[in-house]
Amino acid sequence: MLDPRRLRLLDDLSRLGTIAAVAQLRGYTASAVSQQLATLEREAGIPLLERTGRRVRLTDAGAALAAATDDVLLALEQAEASVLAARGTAVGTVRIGAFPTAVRTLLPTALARLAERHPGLRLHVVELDPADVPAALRDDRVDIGLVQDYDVVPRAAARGIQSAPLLEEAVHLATRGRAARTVADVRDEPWILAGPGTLCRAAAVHLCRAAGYEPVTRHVVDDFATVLALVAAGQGVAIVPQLAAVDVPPPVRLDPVGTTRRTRVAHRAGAGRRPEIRAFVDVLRAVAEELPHA
Amino acid sequence: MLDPRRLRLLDDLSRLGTIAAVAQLRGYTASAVSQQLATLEREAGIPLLERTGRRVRLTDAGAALAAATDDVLLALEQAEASVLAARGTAVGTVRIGAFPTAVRTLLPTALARLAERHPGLRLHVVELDPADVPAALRDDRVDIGLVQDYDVVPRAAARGIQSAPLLEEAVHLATRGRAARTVADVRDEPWILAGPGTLCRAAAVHLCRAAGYEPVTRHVVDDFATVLALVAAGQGVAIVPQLAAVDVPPPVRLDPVGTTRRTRVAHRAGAGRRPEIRAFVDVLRAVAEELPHA
DNA sequence: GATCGAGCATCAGCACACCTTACGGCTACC
DNA sequence: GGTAGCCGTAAGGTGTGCTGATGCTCGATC
Repeated sequence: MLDPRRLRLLDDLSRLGTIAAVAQLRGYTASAVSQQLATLEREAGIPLLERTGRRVRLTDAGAALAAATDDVLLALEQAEASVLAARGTAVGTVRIGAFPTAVRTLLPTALARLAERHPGLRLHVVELDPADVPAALRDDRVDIGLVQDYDVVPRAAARGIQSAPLLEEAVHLATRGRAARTVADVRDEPWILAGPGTLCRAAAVHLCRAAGYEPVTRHVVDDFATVLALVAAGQGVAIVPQLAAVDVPPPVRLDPVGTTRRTRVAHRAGAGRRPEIRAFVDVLRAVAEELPHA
Repeated sequence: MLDPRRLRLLDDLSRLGTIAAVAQLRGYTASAVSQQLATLEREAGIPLLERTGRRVRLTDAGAALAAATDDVLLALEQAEASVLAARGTAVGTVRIGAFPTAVRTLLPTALARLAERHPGLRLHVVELDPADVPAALRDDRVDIGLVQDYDVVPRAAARGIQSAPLLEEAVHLATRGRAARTVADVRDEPWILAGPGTLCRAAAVHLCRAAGYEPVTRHVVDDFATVLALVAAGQGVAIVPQLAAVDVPPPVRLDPVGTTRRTRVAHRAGAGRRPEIRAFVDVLRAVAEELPHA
């Protein structure tokens, strides 16, 4: 029988690319990982790794085995969830990965309510961009994550990840001035965009392209409060979701762009039956329901 | 992460009932199994086993975990199959569980053809009643098994087992004499039945009951050649499938009873991609296709 | 083009996990 | 009430898996 711990190392390697990174992720030395993978390779009877330069690459067989590993880890986590479900009460630590806006708006209420209902539960919040959530869930760095998709940017279905809808907000164009403006109207204005690789940036760029132009980037800022301050200072235009539209500085004007942003709460498929995961998801959905959202 | 080896012991226990039996199956001492299960229980954090008298019984949590284990073992075997598939050639040992009739008719040709096509393959045949095949597959005592169902006796779908149709034969009533007879006609004759728990016996009993009577058992014999000899000796009547109807002694008359027996080749779902399993199944189906069957 | 650093493999050593043997307690059955 | 079957615990030996040190190769840098 193949050892799932070794399989997991191979699976990690298929995503991270280097043995050193796998070692760091799992808290081992590179030596240990190297030895374990060598053992796995000997058991398999065929080369799984290919030494290429000073790095290492998976062979076809290695990639196939890494792919098959996902099912093993899923089944194992489901088995663990079944004992936790049998144990009943929601105890232990749950690690949540969420984006800043949610941390300020949704989470405070949710955390308070959870602490009240489940005193034994310890909650650990990690600020995490939605784009990094699937990888963080897979690597077991968080148990729950908030993901997003704009209806203009389709979300890739992540294998082994389950999610439930949380809320749906309108997206606004933030400008300075009195007149209502559309994305097409501000083609000559500089833009304030989020960092590369983020969904917010992708959505903004997509909207501009749909309006027939490429946005000129002046500032790169992730935090929406800062974004609004910059817009107020006349530094450019930006798009912001409804949730971020609190304490809008007076000179800033918000006009809906006809796009919605959906937020979902995600977890590893195998963890779905864990009581603490269920409790957290339930509370989060209840809190989102109560929120005033357009 | 839960250790799949420990999980497998729990899964075995859920079917075998005693720790001693699990130990014997896996080649351990009972002490080792007891210790491993105790460790699993400590990791789970809830009682999995309940000491009842001098035996042991699974708690609800234990049964749930044992059920979840099936998916783990399936995924693990699939992972192993993926490396064997990557290695390509059909080598190693394949253990086949088959009923005597098939061993005499189907297997000789199939084994010869396999030896010719895959010289590296070692084949191990175990005589096994179809009723025991699912358990033997699950316990990893065989890799391939021949199962049967009569259309009057529905086959229970076994979880984690895959099967493919092999052949379909007519079933005959064996009597001594010249006149064609039906099952209803021989209600006053003594019957020669197969051993308790076998499908053949169940099918015969079912046919009699459908004809409105309970068969009177005179002899209990599994081997069809012996059965036919006894019928020839005027010791009673019996039903035999087409495959067994070779070298029928002269005084014996065979009349179809309108029932068919289906034979299928089965293997663990996770082993489906193993090249040696595929090769064996393919050859077996080809041989069955060539066979003259009504 | 020489130097340095990153990444991986190998080796020795140590701690721990796992299995066996031996033993005792308990229960069901004769 | 004796006995055999079944399970759990204790002690001990063996192997596995980790760390730390060392050496190697390749790629980037000045």
